[in-house]
Amino acid sequence: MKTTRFSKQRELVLKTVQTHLVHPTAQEIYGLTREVDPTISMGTVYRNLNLLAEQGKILRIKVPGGADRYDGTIRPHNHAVCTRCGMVMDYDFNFEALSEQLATSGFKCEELNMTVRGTCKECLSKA
Amino acid sequence: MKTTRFSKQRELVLKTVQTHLVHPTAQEIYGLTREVDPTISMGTVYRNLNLLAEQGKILRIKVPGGADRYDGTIRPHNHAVCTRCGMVMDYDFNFEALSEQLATSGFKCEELNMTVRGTCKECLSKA
DNA sequence: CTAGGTGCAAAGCGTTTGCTCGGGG
DNA sequence: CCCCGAGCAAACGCTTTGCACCTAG
Repeated sequence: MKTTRFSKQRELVLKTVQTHLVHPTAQEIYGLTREVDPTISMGTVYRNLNLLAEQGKILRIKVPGGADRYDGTIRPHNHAVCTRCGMVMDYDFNFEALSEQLATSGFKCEELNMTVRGTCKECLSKA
Repeated sequence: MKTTRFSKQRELVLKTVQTHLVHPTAQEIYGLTREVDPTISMGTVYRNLNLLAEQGKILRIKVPGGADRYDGTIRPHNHAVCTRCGMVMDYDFNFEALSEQLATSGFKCEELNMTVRGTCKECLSKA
């Protein structure tokens, strides 16, 4: 039986993800945690991000062709990434309709990774 | 001005993607092309896959947390990946509704990368 | 002739992992 | 006192890139 034991490093990683609402990458989280605990290592950050994501305490956003990002908001939702400034915006999407559509082909949906790429409001107004 | 010049290696890469309908990865394409031309290099395969995808002659499927796959079918469509056997299934999805939804937030959709992960018909029947 | 393409190998990037030591329970 | 977790660095998987040579036009 595998128990999960308390560690201040893990707490720090969790808190960092929950506090920074900009969908930080693992490297960014590493930098941020380092400001608090200058001895924490990359390996620890990655291990804890994986563990926390597995436990459902944080959300992993898989960005195609880029580093994964992490989100303290647990409620299932999707992301729109701006190709100019890299901003990540949350949005809701009804997973049900798609799931039913695929069920007719015999495919059982378990996880949806949808990332929309485009231009955000800010960048549109600048252009 | 940049012209695109003929090369037998590029033709081979294109043909390989168009012929193999299983959504091969770059590495698989490398292996397949090597059977025809044993001197072709990884670099050439990657360079040509990028070029062909840019020109819209093939489609790149970005698989979160895995190697990109390539598809000779140009018509926009999405993919369902089986977490057990890795099979990639095509499906259609109405991009319009989502695009309109995001437009209300001021976000301009340009590219949708949606990958559903789950279990395919085959694997479900085996389980 | 010359710009674009190739082969090769090294580097890049994000991430994982083996090892040994430290500390929670 | 046991074993999970941390720190460190090396390795990994996928992809890109610098360089010298080759070749289509």
